[in-house]
Amino acid sequence: MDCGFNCEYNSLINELTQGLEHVKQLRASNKIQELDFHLQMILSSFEKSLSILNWTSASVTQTPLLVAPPESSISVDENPKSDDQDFIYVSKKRKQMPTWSEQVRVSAENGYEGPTDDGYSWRKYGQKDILGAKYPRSYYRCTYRLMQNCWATKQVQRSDDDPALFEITCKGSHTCNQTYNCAAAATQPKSPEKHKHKKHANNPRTTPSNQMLANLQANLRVNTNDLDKKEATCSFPFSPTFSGFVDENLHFQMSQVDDNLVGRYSPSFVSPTTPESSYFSLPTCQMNDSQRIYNVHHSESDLPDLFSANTSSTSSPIIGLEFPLEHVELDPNFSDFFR
DNA sequence: TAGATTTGACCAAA
DNA sequence: TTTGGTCAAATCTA
Repeated sequence: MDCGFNCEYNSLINELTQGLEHVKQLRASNKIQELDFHLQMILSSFEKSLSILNWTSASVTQTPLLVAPPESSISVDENPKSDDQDFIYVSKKRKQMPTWSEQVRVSAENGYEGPTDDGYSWRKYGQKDILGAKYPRSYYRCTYRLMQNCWATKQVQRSDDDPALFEITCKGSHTCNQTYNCAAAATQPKSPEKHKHKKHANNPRTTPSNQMLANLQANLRVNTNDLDKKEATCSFPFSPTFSGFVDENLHFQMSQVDDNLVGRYSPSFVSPTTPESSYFSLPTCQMNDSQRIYNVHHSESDLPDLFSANTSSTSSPIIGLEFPLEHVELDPNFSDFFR
């Protein structure tokens, strides 16, 4: 019997599961911070992939067509009439939603109010004391659930052992276009950091040639003077100035005043593969001091005048910072790209 | 006053 | 029957 898709699917699950185990073991045995950071990213990717694949499997094998929230509380006819063409059977089992978890540490200086800004807009709809847990679990759903029929939810549970650590469980993927809401969001000072993960797409202005990209890499220079004066919450320990150049191996070396800060560029320019696909990733570079690893990247098209830096690790809180274009010295031939 | 949060009640899965 | 997840009215806040 030809197992076809199912065999391939099971193989994929096995491979991903094994990979996940290897990464976990490697992470447990390695104390190098930079490596730990990358491993976290790999772990997250694996877990999300597995969750999505599990969901896909459930959708394929159990038939229900998920065009509405697969929530237990929604009143849906489980035995739809065959003559009702408009009715589509909807599964009521929430476990079919793709689910993945991550742990987020919150610094004491930012207060222990829980991690809230993951780039999406959430609305809290419930809180529940959980048996055996010291802290209650909070339930959030996408703010645009009704407006854009987005059924993503997440649960936030504070760790019993470490109050600064939060376990975040996401269920379902965002189907909302929160970029669409940027105009409205921009008028709300409540979430200034949202929507900064959108990639350039179908915009000739944002599809520079490889040569231009190389020029940018070669000439990107960031001056962080006075940043801490402009950003009250800034805890970004960059030296006053750092700059970069591309060596013969296309590695972006950071030269900086502060000897404690060492950077290495991870080549991430990807040119559009087809004329129709103008998607590419923007330049990022990584730096680290003795405590943390930082990702520095352009804030992309919706906030074209901002660069961002952020950091996360298992032993330190997430720190985010945005700094304006005026702090970035660019090759004049490339400056139009950002304006 | 509109939108967000809180919290007791309800419902369904285990 | 227990417990987690969600609803919805009451309350809060900007």
